[in-house]
Amino acid sequence: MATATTQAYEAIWSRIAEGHFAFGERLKEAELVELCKVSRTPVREALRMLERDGLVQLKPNAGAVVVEWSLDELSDLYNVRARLEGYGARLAAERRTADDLADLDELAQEMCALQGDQLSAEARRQISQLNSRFHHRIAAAARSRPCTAASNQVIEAPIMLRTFFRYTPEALRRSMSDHLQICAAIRNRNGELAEALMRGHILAGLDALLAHQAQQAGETAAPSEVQA
Amino acid sequence: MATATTQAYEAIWSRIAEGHFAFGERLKEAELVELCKVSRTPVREALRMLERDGLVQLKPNAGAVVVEWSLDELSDLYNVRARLEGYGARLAAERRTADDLADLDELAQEMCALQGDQLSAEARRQISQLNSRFHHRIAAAARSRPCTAASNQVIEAPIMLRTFFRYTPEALRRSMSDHLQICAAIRNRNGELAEALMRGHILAGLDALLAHQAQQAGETAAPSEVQA
DNA sequence: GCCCCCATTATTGTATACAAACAATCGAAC
DNA sequence: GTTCGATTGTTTGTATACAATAATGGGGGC
Repeated sequence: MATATTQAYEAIWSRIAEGHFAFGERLKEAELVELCKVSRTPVREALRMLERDGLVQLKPNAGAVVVEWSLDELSDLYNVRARLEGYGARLAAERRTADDLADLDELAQEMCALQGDQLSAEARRQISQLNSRFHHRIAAAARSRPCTAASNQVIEAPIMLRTFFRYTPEALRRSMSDHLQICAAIRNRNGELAEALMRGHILAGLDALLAHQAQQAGETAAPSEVQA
Repeated sequence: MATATTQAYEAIWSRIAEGHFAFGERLKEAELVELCKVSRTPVREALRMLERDGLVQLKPNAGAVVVEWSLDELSDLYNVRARLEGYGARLAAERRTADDLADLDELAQEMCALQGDQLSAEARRQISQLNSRFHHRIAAAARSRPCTAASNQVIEAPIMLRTFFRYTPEALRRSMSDHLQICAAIRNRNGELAEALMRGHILAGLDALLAHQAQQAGETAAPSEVQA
């Protein structure tokens, strides 16, 4: 964290993650300078990095805005993730080391341990974070530069949505079970299975999300945007 | 092209494309400043853009290097493209406008027109460029921010390899025929078919590339890197 | 003769000043 | 009263100077 650029990057990143910046909000460099306590140069570099992560959108002469996700785009995002992370899981199964497997098992176990009928907000937050680390860990185990590079654009964005907060207990259980199955496939070096499972896992996540949205839309006055 | 950043971006881009910078070569900012006739600030921004395109790799305190592609990474790259562009083709089939279709048809026709038994180097160069535009055009017709964002990292890199230069006439014919079939699927709004065809098209390209490499390796003293 | 440490130099990271582009507001003319 | 235009203020783009970091080479010690 020594460098000013990473400092700015992390400061802005966490602000977006915690919802201090609304979707679609324009980020002015002057504000960020004040926030991050660094000069404009590293702020601009940080914005380019955030663009690479798919968290902000940079427009020439118009600065940066926090990307917003329509329901259609969210659906596309999950479909892209399903294919990309599916392939990543396949590669991970083929190339995993013992260390990779140990880490994945541990993460999956920790998540299962947190599971229960009555989940506190804190527990859900932890599960969400572990889930993120689990997916990242598989991507790392794939050891594929092209794969991780492409994933960068889609793997961070969903974290912002805190999707686990809206999962039903059943969907959560199903998700946990998916993780264990994926671990097993990777352990057995079954790439084909790992890819299929990961695809199903992510598309099931989309399904749960859409169901939740449809229900919410019925209750309230049909919002076109996913709210933070 | 008015801005200094895009000027630097395009200058470096074309240098890499034309092979003036070798794979793995370290790009020093001072050199690029001299080359692009702009100051270091836009050069640095351009490098970040090139990183987003998957053409250079940025390392903290160590500058930028032109990414090099091992045969394994190339295989991964094509597999990622197959899945990503496959999904893009599916969306394009679902969302295409009349204009999208007209453009695609025209590009496919132009390529077919260039085809012949004895291809000049110039004709091959043109076909390669048209091919690139064809794939980009489909990505645009998909109208999916997540999809194009993820594609950015993998869609530019193969252009550098000028893969069409090593295609056999049969492989080229097969490729042209693929394009026509994909156009037809998109015209008929058959997303499932469009995705399958695109997947096959790209994986066939990988197959041809690997076959060519294997043959070349047999003839010469097995190079581990794909040469520019 | 070999190795390690320090000094020097080359290269990237950061800050800041200035220029250009864009947006908004006020005024004048129709 | 409305619309067009100019002017001012705000924001991003660019250049350059300076700081920090990493690579390199020479000299000294063992």
